Amino acid sequence: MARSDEAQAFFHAVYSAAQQIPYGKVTTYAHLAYLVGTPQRPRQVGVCMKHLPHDEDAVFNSSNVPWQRVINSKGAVSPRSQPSGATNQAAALRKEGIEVTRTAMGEFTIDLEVYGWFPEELEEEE
DNA sequence: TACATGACGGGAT
DNA sequence: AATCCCGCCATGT
Repeated sequence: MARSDEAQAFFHAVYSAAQQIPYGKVTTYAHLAYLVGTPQRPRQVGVCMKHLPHDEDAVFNSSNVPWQRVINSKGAVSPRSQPSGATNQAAALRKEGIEVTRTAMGEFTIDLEVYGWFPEELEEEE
């Protein structure tokens, strides 16, 4: 495979963790990094989401991984996703009942005190 | 192969 | 309180 096995495992871990974010809740790139055991690489979590396949046949794809529930530490939707991607993400979150506020700078923010999901560890998969 | 970039974060300034 | 700066490392050029 193109990517190293280590990277492959990292991607898998991140996607699996993301799938555990409950409907109507959100978490941060940093927390996912923490959950998969690499708290110093939140940036790589972003890379994982960026490369999330749209291919329905892939084990992990944009349909079965709730990537929209992953936002940055400031409680805002990452503005660097795709052009207008942030708007779509905000809409998807509102659809889940999450209150998304639009700031003057065109950023979409969420109250992590209310909608944040920050478990200490992942639940066992069977 | 080498260098730049980036769905980020936290400490320093 | 707002910015800057650096670490991290898979990808893109």
